[in-house]
Amino acid sequence: MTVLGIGELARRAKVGIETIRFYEREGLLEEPERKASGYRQYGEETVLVLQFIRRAKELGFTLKQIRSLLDLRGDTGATQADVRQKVHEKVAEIDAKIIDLQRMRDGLNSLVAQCHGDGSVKICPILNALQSADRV
Amino acid sequence: MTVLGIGELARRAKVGIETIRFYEREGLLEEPERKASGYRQYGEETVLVLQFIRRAKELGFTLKQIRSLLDLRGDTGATQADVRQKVHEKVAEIDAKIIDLQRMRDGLNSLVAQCHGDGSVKICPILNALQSADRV
DNA sequence: CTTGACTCTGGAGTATGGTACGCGGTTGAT
DNA sequence: ATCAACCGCGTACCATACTCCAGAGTCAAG
Repeated sequence: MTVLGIGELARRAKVGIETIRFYEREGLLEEPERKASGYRQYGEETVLVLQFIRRAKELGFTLKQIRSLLDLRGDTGATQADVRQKVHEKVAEIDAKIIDLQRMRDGLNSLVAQCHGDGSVKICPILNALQSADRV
Repeated sequence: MTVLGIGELARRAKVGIETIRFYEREGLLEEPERKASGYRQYGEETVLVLQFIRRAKELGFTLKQIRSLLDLRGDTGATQADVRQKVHEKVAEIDAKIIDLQRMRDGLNSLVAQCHGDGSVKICPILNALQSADRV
């Protein structure tokens, strides 16, 4: 199994070295093995973790939320039902986001449709897009 | 047409008063009419704009991106093709997010599926979820 | 016409998520 | 052995997106 230094890890995951140390402090990455010199040594799977974090951030999850997603991996012992429950909550949250994004996309598309030559767009479908029931 | 004071607007849109003034400074809300006293007067449609902003933020858009989404409303004069082009870019961006969220949801669901009694989860589908081609 | 809630402006402060810096030790290729 | 590239630690600083004053004026009900 290849080991990676922090610099190599950063290059592969396309994040800064400082970011990796920051995530470690924040508990998103577990503390890695160290060489005698104190240098951090990572396994390749850490690249996946970092890419996951990067994507999840782009999807509007906070680092705290991402940590709780990552924690689901480790919940091996905890009652099955418990993990299932947590996963269900996350899935519901994600589904809500998907629905909102679809609405937003549809709103944008109607904007173009309505907008073919008749001048100003009075009823704005973008705004109507995300109105729905007031969950949150 | 009802007019709203800033406090009433804030209550209806479920944001803080300061946030409204902040959005005005940042160009997400246009400057409203004022009474002689200087008090801001909003129309009810502003509630929709604020709700839109709130949702869009939850979906991972920055205020800058949200402003550019909102600006699409006003692009009445600009060449049709121009607006279409911008909308297409946004739609593509949104579709990418939807796909990532779906992958993430699927990853979570496989986690539960794999996890029915066999102890630790070796191959973690959550992490595999967002790997895909390296756009961005 | 007073009282309490509301609003104004300007500026400072906070939380989140990093990013940069400087100093000193480590590694590895020549 | 040595020299560039790398790493560790601590601290400071940055951008984004708010949030909270202070001090003064406004509004509306009684």
